[in-house]
Parts: sequence; structure tokens; C-alpha cells
Amino acid sequence: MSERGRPRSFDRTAALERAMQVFWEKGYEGSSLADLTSAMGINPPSLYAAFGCKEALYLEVMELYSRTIGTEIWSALETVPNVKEAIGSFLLATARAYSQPDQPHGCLIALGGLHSGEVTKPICDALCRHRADNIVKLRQRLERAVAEGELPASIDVEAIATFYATVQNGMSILARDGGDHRALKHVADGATAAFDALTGG
Amino acid sequence: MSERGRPRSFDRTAALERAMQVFWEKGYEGSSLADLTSAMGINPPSLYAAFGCKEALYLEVMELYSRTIGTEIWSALETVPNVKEAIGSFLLATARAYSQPDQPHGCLIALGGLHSGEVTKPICDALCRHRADNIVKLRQRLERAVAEGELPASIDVEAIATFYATVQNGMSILARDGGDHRALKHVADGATAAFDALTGG
DNA sequence: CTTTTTTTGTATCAAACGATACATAATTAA
DNA sequence: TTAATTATGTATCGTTTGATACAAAAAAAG
Repeated sequence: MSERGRPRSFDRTAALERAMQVFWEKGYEGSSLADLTSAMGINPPSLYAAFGCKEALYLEVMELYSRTIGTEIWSALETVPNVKEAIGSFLLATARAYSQPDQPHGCLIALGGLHSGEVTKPICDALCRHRADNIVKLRQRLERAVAEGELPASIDVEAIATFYATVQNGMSILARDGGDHRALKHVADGATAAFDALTGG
Repeated sequence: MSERGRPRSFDRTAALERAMQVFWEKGYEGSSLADLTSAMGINPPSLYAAFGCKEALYLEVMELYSRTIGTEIWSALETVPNVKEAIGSFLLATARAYSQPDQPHGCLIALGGLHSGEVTKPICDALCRHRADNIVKLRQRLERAVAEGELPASIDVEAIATFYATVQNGMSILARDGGDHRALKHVADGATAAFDALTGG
């Protein structure tokens, strides 16, 4: 790409990961440029040259989060054959991810942009889109189970998908309030135990 | 109390209610003094004379919210005799309150202070205390049901209370994302349907 | 009356905010 | 070499932030 001129003196990916930690912990509005540049180990002009602006940096952080932590949480939903076990594994992965001791608790996406005054419109839209996509993923997994004959076609897939996405989002708040892995696992187990009642089994 | 001096020219309670709307919609950091004074119909010196500072105003708003909207949501939990119906009513009241068309969607307390950088320490502590108290209220209701012989003593009351508080918190995020009363009711119904599985019935 | 007390509106404060101007340094291309 | 290009550090920009100083206004107390 750009080979001419003075080379960048920092690792762009490493800096982005540092920025993710800051935004994840403090939120968009709560993270000042000073917080970010300090954590990233660079000065403002380097940040603006490499990422554009604070908003663009946040959007890029969102994609990084989705690609790494997000994938970690959601992969089991597709890979586990039995639908109830798949959702159970997905919720346990959520409990695990949300209580990692070396990371901010809860989900960057679930907790972001919940107040209109604290994020820009593009960020709010992107966050809402990601959260809506979570419901879609769950619904499609349930539809697959119906297609495979594992669940009756009479179930309300949208309602059940919304239920599990809502439980997961609530787990982010629980994790932020200091809920440990044990507490999160109880919620995951409880929601899994509800599966039969929800699917009319 | 203070009868001497120039009388206040605005309704303190009405102004507090306006402030609640702003904080509820935009969050603490997202609400500027200009937003607040504009909505309250007063100038900064009047705000500071009547409420102290932005932080104190928010804390007072929290109490108002808890006393009004909060009571609206939680009263059924105590008044309904049957514990499953009590929790069901509590969740339906939540669904109703979170989707009022003339109010911000979701709960001021559930959505507040989720990012350390966006609130002061006293506010974060007060919000966490309120949310922890929600779990206590649910646990005590379950303990009452056990004492009344409605549920077996073998159940994990803390785990079940945490589950329902978590579902309720998730409903705030769903409501913020545009989830309507129908979607919220589905979640409430689903969580209520899970009651028997959770209580080993 | 006059004095005292409190509130009000205007105008503004110092600090923090996101974002840049600018000169210098470091690299490639000619 | 020289020119062109890009990144860096310092220092600072204009705005917005939460919060006040101040004088005028409006009430009760003496």
C-alpha cells in the first residue's frame, strides 16, 4: 500500500486492541482522547492519521470486538448439533467471556450506545444493528432445528430468539455489577432449563 | 422552612421531573447542563441553588424514579399471593413500563452507570446498590414462598432471583433497541413459563 | 421606610474536550 | 545527493463542559 514516507513507529493492530480495552471499560463518551492516546502509547496526530477520528476508531474497535470476542461467544451456536445444547453452550460461553478477569466485564456491544446523548448517530446505528443481528442468529438456529425436525414448526422462533438475546444482554449488566462466573453460569443454566417450556416440549 | 427572601419562581418538583426525562433519555454524561436547564425551564444558577450540582440532581432523580416508576413495576411482586403469578405480574408490569410511548424506553436505573468513565463514583455506587436491591427483593419474595410452603426449601433462591433480575435488565436493552410491548411481553411470558423448571417443579 | 435574605438573569469563568498547524524526522523515488 | 512523501512530537486551536460572580429583583423582618 503506502511504502513511501516515514514508516509508522507503532503497531496499528496492537494500538487498536488497547483502544478496545479503553472503550470497553469506559464507553464511547467516557473515553477521552487523552485516555485513548495514553493507553495506545501514541500522540493525537498519530491516532488521527491512523484511524481518522474518535468515531471511526470506535467503529473499527466494534468490528475487532465482534471478530474476536464475538466469535468466541457465538461459535458454539452453529457447531453444536443439538439445538438445546447449542444454546446452552452459547450461554456458557457468554458466562465465561463476561467474567474474564483480565478483561472488562460484560459485552462491549450490549452495553454500548444505550443513551442517545452519549454516542453519535452512526455508532448508535451500528450497535443496534449488531444487537439485532444477535436475534437473527438465534432465530436462524431455531429455524434450522425446525427444518431438521428437532423442534415443531408451531414454535414462535422470533419470540424464543428474542428471549435468549435478552437474557444474554441482561448478563452483561449482571457482569458489570460484579456478578462472578458462578452467578452468570446460574443464569445461563436457568435459561437453558427454560428451553423445553419455551419450545412447548 | 425558608420564607424570607425572594420566592422561587418555578415548581421544584416539576423541574425535577423534567430533569428525570432528560437523564433517562440521554444518560448522566450525555445530559449537558444546557440540556437540563433548557428542559427544566430555568437558568444554571437556579438549578445549582435548588439542587446543588449535576451529581446531586441525578441522585435526586434516581430517588424520584425509584419512588414512582419503580414502585409501579415492583408492587405486584408483593401483593399477588401466588409466587409464580407474582413474578409473572411483575414482569408484565416491567414490559408495560418499558414500552410507554410518552416515556424513554427501558429503565433509568438498569441502564445507568454501566461504564465507569461516564458517571461519578457516588452515582455508580447508588445505581449498583439499587440493582443489587432488585435481586434482594426477588429473593425475599421467593423465601416468603418457601416459608409459606408454596415452594420447596431445596431451591436456590439467590440463583432464581438473579435470573429474573437479569431478564428484567435485558428487557431494558431490548426496549432501548426499539422492542415494542409485544416483544417485551414475549420475553416476560417466556421467563414466567420457565418458573416451574427453575423451581424444580 | 430600611435592612436582610434569597432568587433571578446575564455574562462569564477555568478546565477538559475533540481535533490540528506546524516544523522536524525518517523513509522511498529519482 | 535532491525531491517527494509520510509520520512524529509539541504546542495549541476553537468549543463545550460544569459551575459562578455579580448586580438587580422580590419577598419578609425590624
